[in-house]
Amino acid sequence: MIRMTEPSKITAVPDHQPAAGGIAARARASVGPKYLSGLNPEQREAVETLDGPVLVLAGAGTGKTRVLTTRIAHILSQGRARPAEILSVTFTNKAAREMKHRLGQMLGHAVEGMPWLGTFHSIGGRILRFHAELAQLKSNFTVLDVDDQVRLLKQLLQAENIDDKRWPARMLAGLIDGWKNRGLMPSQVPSGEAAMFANGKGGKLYASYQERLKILNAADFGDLLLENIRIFREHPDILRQYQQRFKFILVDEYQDTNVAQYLWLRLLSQAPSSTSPRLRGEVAPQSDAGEEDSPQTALVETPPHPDLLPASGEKEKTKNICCVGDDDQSIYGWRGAEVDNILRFEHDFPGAKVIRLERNYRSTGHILAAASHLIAHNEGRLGKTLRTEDVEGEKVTVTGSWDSEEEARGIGEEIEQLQRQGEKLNEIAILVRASYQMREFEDRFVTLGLPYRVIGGPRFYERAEIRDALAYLRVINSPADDLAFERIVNVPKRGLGDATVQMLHDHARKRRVPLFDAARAVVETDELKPKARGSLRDLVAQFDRWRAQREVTAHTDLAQIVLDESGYTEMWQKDRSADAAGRLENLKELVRSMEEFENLQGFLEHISLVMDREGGAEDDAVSLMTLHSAKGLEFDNVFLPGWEEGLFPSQRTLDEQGRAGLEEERRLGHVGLTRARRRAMIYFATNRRIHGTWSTTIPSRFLDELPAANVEITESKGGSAWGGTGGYGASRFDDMEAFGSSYSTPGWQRAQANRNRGGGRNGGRSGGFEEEAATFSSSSSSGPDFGSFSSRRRGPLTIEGELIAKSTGTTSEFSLSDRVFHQKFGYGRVTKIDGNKLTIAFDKAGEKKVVDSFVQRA
DNA sequence: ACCGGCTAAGTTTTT
DNA sequence: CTTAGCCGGT
Repeated sequence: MIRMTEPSKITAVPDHQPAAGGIAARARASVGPKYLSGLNPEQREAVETLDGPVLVLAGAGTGKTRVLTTRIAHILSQGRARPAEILSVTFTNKAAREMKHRLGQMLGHAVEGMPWLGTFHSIGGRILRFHAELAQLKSNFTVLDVDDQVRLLKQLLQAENIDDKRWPARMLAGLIDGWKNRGLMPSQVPSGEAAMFANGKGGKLYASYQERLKILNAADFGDLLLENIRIFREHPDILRQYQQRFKFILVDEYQDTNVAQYLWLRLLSQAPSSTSPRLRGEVAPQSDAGEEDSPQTALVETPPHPDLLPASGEKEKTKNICCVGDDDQSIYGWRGAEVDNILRFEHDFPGAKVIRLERNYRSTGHILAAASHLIAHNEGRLGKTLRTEDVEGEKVTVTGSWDSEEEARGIGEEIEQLQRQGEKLNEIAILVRASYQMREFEDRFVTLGLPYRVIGGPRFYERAEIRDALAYLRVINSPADDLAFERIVNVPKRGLGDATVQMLHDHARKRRVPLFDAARAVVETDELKPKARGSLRDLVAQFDRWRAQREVTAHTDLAQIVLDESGYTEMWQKDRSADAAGRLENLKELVRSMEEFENLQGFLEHISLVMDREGGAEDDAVSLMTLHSAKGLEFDNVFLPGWEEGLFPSQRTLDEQGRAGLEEERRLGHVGLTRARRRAMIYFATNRRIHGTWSTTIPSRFLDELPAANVEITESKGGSAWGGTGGYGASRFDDMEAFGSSYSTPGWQRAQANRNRGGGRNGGRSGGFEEEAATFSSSSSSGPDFGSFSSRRRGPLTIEGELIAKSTGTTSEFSLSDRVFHQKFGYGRVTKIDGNKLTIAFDKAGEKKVVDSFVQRA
């Protein structure tokens, strides 16, 4: 669990009081409710300013969550609202859980009664279920995930005879998603954009996709908000009901809101109109305004939101909405977030009070200064100056490496050194820009026997086995769920292939019935071959049986029965691939997680919205993740590798988003730096392998944007890249002194020189690689050869051998040519043994050096 | 219906 | 260099 340290560090009475009324404030501070004690003046103002719109600009590590939860506690304890009258939205389930947890600590058990604390989507979904019929849905509608969406769209493309090679379903899904993020119903999509896909058919496809969703009784994630917005607009009476209910609205991570979320908040935050409610079905004045005003601007710039301006001349009254966010941490523009929302807050919510939280309780002075200086290069920001009363601490280090392997090696050694100094691995994180960077670290850590944990990756409910299992349950619960039926009809293999499914589709379409009903009918005919027919008949019978059992069996038991009887469990038991065991474990976990829900229906309604990745293991391990998934986390020691032009900032972002993209990348750097409490260590490599081929890179421009006074340039410890002795010699630091605070270490110079060179391979390397080879490699004396570069480097390295021997000291229980299994690399054969260090030829992953504790006998 | 080989593409991620 | 997805052969 993430430590949030700020409360304990604060003394009871804030050191700085506002100039005016200092004494009175001090007196109040000591008298006020105990949950207010320990807040600094700004935090306290953010908590106590209950009336009218409030924007809390909360920089990294300034106690944002604390303010949110304390504010809720304050509202409740002041009797301003009951728990059910507070709408509190977050983006992730994790954030929602964290808030509930902290509220619980603050208030005791009272949290149970906060029904409207949740993610945008779960609350939107909740509201939509209440009014499902207004969206042509039933209240038990299914929430589709991306995979379902894409499959559905593929069918539509096929039906329209559109070449899905040229116009991939994924692309259309992305477009539709983008439109929904911007709050656009099919009729509102600017015609220029609608025409972009498949020679003008984009808009039509969007419309028919929506129609299909209704038939399937399904909604996608975007609909959960979009349909809310539509219902609110078309039924002012309903909107008014919610406006009256929610006395207070709190929003977390406001900088990440997209247009749809903004519209949704905007509607809910208006004071309930005093005019008579409009009649059902009558169109609200706002709803049409959008299209005519800005037909084509949307393509180029953020569309203005004309439909948000007060309907007539009357002044819109805004209720008590409090948005907390940090424009400097907006890193999700590419998925529809509008930094503009936060930048425009004061304009959108007239009379808004803006409170800045600038006191950082997390990082040391140097780290904070470096992060602040970097982000100051952005133009589109509201501007905050983070300050700390913590020590200066260590300077941020910038280390150049010859290539990405050396970078990984250097960081590996640095981590081992930190470990020797008593640092917990849990307090060490490596934050990368792109996930492909992780591989080298994983390889390295496996070789070192360094425990690590990858954060992110496929989420629990996105895994194939979970989605398959859910599909079975969905078909039981809702026989009309064609997408679920199609997903599992031949999983495990039942001999019901494409031909059969196509046949069922034809049947279903002709009679306008769901696939399942078509299946039931078809098995009564002799349209199918006997084998397929029998298979299908069995399947239909099984579902009938399961549905009957549902009445008399606990839903968890039913799930287990379904998984077993369908042969699904068996399918994975027989599977010998590397991750089969994990999948079975996930299935168990799924069944376990069902216990929290009353019944199957309840489970299915929430599963797609609240299920997230498995709770991490409690072991001490280094965390490896992307900068994006690091947002909201903090660690004592943070490694930031790969600060090179093209990678970070990402070339693609620059190409596609231009200056805005560059600023978002810079914010990403700011996020990365501010994750660190005590040490931030930046790395760049001169050569990096991208898509298999080595290319020479130049250091990131962000390095130039760091303040020299807070940064120290060091040489890689991962084996000397350039000149030098290759160890931890003190002379290295003497050398550093000469270069002072400018970026002109030998490595840096070489990197700069490489800018002008055509990236000639032999040019830059002569000094570096060979010297290193002399120092480290005992196995090879041949010249550089990039083809076998990595494998040769991984030859028996004395230094590694010593390190390993020191740390474990046992001899291996494996023998040559043993068949072994590795969590990550799968099955392989031992080809070499060196102490507890094995060289294994993996069937799939190739030859790797691995510490024996990482493998088991196959 | 299934498997194997080929081709093309290749950030970031939540719900 | 990988990997996913598609097509063609058995």
